[in-house]
Amino acid sequence: MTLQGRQLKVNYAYLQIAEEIETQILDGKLKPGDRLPGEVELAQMFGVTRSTVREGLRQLEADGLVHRPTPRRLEVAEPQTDKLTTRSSRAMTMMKVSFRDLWQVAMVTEPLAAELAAQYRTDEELDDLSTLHDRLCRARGIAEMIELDMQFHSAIAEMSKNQVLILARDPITRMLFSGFQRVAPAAPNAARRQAEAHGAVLDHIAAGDAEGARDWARRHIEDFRRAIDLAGLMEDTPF
Amino acid sequence: MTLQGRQLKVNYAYLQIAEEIETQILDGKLKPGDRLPGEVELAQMFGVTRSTVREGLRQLEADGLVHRPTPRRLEVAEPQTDKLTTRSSRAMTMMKVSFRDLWQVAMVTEPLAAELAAQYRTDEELDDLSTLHDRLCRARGIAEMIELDMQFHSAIAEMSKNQVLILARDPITRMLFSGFQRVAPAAPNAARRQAEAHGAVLDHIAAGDAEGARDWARRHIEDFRRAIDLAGLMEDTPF
DNA sequence: GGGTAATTATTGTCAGACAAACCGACAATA
DNA sequence: TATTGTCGGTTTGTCTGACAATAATTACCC
Repeated sequence: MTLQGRQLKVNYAYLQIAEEIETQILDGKLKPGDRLPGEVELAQMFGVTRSTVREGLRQLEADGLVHRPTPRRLEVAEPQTDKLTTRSSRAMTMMKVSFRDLWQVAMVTEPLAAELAAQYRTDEELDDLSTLHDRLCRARGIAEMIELDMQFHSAIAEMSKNQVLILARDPITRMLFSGFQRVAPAAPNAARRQAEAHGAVLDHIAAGDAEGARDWARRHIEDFRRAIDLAGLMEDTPF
Repeated sequence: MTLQGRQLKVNYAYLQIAEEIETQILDGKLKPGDRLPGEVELAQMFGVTRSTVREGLRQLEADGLVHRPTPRRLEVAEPQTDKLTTRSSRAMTMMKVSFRDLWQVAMVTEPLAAELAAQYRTDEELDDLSTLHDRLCRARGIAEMIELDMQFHSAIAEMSKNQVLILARDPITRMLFSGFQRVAPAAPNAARRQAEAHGAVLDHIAAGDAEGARDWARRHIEDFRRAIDLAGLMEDTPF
């Protein structure tokens, strides 16, 4: 029997504070929107200095578990996708993911989003999507078109009502599209093809035709690859 | 013309410090493993107090951009997936995602992983996967089986060589499997079906048959749903 | 030179302080 | 009545300075 040397973590005061508050949030004892006491009070509660409390709070803040709508109002944050998106994008940037990696995944997420959107869309959402499509058709300038294209895809994802999908695909499409900016000029008639595909997806979602929507979405993302291939960027790093 | 009220962000010193270091890391001026100066020196550099620097560092630490291998060695961190996984899981926990949401996404990620694994696997990886499969076949006890099952899936994802996919699917499968623990007892012959499916996926990956691997993976995840349906948990919250 | 002890530097935490800003409430104005 | 101006009490962001613990570095010895 050998002695097990489990890495015991030192418990710095500021970490303990962060953990304590974190568990209370995750256990649901503290709900999003709940207000937290001021720093002095927290310091008293935990029996430490305000500096220590602050360091703990900074962690929680960065974690997105608490936030300050205004400097002196500290409350439990809603789980927010954008912070997570930022973080994922950053990780992907650092690990220098390739276009291919992004595209391969988008190739399954986007059709899925379209498929689910066709099933769970509301009429109101459909109107919004239609408006978006019109704006995209009228758009001039590559940057604007790409921005609207991304919004179009995000809107579809929202219609899927699948939080997991929304969360997972957001950073991916964001990076993909932002990388696409460098490629777009090389794909002359991409705009027409894009408009056509979007229109088809829109129609199938409107008709509640899940499979049709999925197939057109897939075709659309495939087109995407063609443009990237054309620019010879498939193996490259996007950022 | 309505007045645009963009939320203007105040630039607190500690945030500026965090941002400054962050950009230098993301721009590649600071590379993973690079050592950062001590707190006093940083304080001098930025012309602020040590407390202020510390608050900034706590943020970066929580962001996973820097870390301390030992308490007084601060260096730029490698981009690490596990921290991100934790964060994503937490977000999903808080937004109370349903089994259905998780399953729907796994239904596309896992087949994709298998498909790519069949194309890009190395022989060594294949051996490891095979070992894992053997262990799983011999496993007794639900907890152990689920743990190994998850490892099996992760191993396949690694073989895909697609960082984006690995990053995206990790928190999802993790939650799905951990939720599955509550369901497993209700699915009596799930073990046999699982072994069969895993075996088939393994074979197709070994043979380099991407489509076969993908189809079996899909079937496998579909089985999963059957078990969940059986327990009537599809609409429920997994955690 | 390699291992050990002493020194130094750095960290985590503390106490206390101050100006700026925010918050809530009240008064004034239209 | 519904804004807008004002005022005092809080709370935050930042600063100064300090101290014990301990990791890192140096000096030392064999």
